[in-house]
Amino acid sequence: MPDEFLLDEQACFALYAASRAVTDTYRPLLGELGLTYPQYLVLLVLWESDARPVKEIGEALHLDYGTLSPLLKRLEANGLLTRARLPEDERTVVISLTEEGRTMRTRASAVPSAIGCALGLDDASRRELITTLRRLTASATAYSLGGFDAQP
Amino acid sequence: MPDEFLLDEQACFALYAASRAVTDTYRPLLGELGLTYPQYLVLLVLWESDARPVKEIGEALHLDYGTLSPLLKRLEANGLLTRARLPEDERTVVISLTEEGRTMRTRASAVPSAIGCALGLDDASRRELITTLRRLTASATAYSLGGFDAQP
DNA sequence: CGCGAATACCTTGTGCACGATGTAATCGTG
DNA sequence: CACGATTACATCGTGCACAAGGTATTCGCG
Repeated sequence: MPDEFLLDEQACFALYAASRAVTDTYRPLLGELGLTYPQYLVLLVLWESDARPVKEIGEALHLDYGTLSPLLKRLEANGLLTRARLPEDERTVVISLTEEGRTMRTRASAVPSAIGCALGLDDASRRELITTLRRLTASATAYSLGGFDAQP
Repeated sequence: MPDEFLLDEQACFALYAASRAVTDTYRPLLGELGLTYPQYLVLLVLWESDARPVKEIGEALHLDYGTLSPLLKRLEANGLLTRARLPEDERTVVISLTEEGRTMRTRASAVPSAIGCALGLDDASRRELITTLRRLTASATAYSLGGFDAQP
């Protein structure tokens, strides 16, 4: 049987390398807009539906407050969004796009197709890859939460 | 046509999320050994072939000196490897495993199978995923290097 | 109503990841 | 052999990513 420690046999490393390679592809495109990839992801979430609490953004992106809080602060400092406490629940901070945040969507309109072109995936294999990766994410997440001996 | 900005349609986000989910799965396993995932990757490279220059490790993992230098320094501080200048070329730093670094391979022997189990991929789909991700990495890398107007 | 638990968020500390810059050693070429 | 270019590596600054710990607000239940 093959050596289980061989780097080339590991899907995890291929995943790790691919993820960074894709982010590298985004970097120059987003850099012109003054964005990083995680910041762009937050905007994607808000472009889909604006004025959402931090919690929802975190759930959509699988990111915790420790990552989001400073990231949202930087986006606020750059004038793309605002933060406001909900009057009916002062614990909740609602994130809303500014006008500049909304127009950024137009400025970024060329990004998805440019990336799609760079990755060279046709529509079918893209969907298949997404399916495989979702299954893998779910499987890994369940395992991380449950450990060796899961309990309800 | 579907909105190109939809998060759910983006292979890149699925990739980004999956990569972090997998790293999360490694964390508790490697944590018991006092390792992080990138540190584990460096050990994988050295277990395959010991006493290699920093440059080669970087090429194997697609990591630059800015990432590797401090990472290797931490592994050295933890007693897993040593750094030594090559006498015939004083620019080159050769990384060699210590005895502790070699025995770590035995201590980590359960890791690959545990991860394999957690991801729930059979051998065939694992290989197929690796192939897809390699193609994607190559495509993204070529695009990043070449940009819109590549020149030799 | 009172009060302990839960919720939503923030902050701090550590460790990647990458760009930019710096330095010493080596190479290549005239 | 001299000297500019290249190579191998280190350092610094910024921005994630996550764990751990903290605060203020709200909820639930007796």
